[in-house]
Amino acid sequence: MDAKGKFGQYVAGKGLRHTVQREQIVDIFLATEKHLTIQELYDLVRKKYKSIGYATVSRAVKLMTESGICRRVDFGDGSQRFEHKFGHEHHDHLICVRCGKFVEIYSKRLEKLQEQLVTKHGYVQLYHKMDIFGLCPKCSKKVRGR
Amino acid sequence: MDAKGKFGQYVAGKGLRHTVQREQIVDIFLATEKHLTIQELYDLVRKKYKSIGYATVSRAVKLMTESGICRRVDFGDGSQRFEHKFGHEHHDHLICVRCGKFVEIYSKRLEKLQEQLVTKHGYVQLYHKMDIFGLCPKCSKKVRGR
DNA sequence: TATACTATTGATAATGAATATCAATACCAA
DNA sequence: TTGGTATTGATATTCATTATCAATAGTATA
Ligand SMILES: [Mn+2]
Ligand SMILES: [Mn+2]
Ligand SMILES: [Zn+2]
Ligand SMILES: [Zn+2]
Repeated sequence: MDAKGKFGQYVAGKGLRHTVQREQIVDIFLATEKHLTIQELYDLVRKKYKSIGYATVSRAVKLMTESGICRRVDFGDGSQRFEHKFGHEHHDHLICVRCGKFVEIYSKRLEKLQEQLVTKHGYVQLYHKMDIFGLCPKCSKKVRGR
Repeated sequence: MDAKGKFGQYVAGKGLRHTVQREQIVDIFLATEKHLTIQELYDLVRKKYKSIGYATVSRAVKLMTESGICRRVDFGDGSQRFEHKFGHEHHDHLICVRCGKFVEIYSKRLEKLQEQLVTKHGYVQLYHKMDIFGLCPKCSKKVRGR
């Protein structure tokens, strides 16, 4: 099943309704491979569907998150962002502080080390987030002058 | 030089003034080994010094952060927290989602792997943050029933 | 010491994102 | 149909953070 199907299943399973607004919001979200704030998603949605309210977008994002097709990411810039979760394996982020360009990173070795650290302290890991901030190739060239 | 000295040096270097309020706030902050929100620090400060304003605490935290004796941490709970930086090597966090108990973790091997990942993508690392959320020994026992 | 200048303070206002409220409307099952 | 509930969009509220501002305190200079 695809992301949309998973969302539909979740909504139905909760006894909620399948509405055009939700469908439109989910479509726009799934068509955008970015880390969006609610405001940004709202703006995108409004480009196509003029009458949808901000609150409806906000509520749809909440539902998408609960359904597992959406994940909240927090880069510490003061607003929460959301990205696709379904079909995207767990990953962490490498973000350019200058232009915002990011790479989704993953290392099995690194994940294993994390798990070992957790175990060493007697904890049980539920989830983690790792964000690395730096300069992308282009920006590091510019900053260093050439 | 200690943390307080570093703060004083930074303040002086910027042509700013050494005030009693700043001294009081810095003292309280340095005496508390926690990850504090501004509100929490404000409450602590007010216990001893009744007349200090919230804005003054907020501004002092900003100064402490700039001076390098304080670091902002963000656990995604909606408000920013601050911890000692001076004399605390770089570390990441392992946090219990149930009771909030945390451990400051560090692994040279893990840091090296992070650096390798960054280099592989042509980025230059400036800083990173890694927060692992889970259950502490006590809480994992409780949750599993024994 | 008097004076002018600037930094600082504390109260309060403004901001901005997230969330709650609410009346109107849409949907569903009987 | 009809009654009950979910949903919507507009708006209000909340909450943390940041900005504003008049009053005050500190500093340098004469
Ligand atoms: Mn991502
Ligand atoms: Mn810490
Ligand atoms: Zn860049
Ligand atoms: Zn715990």
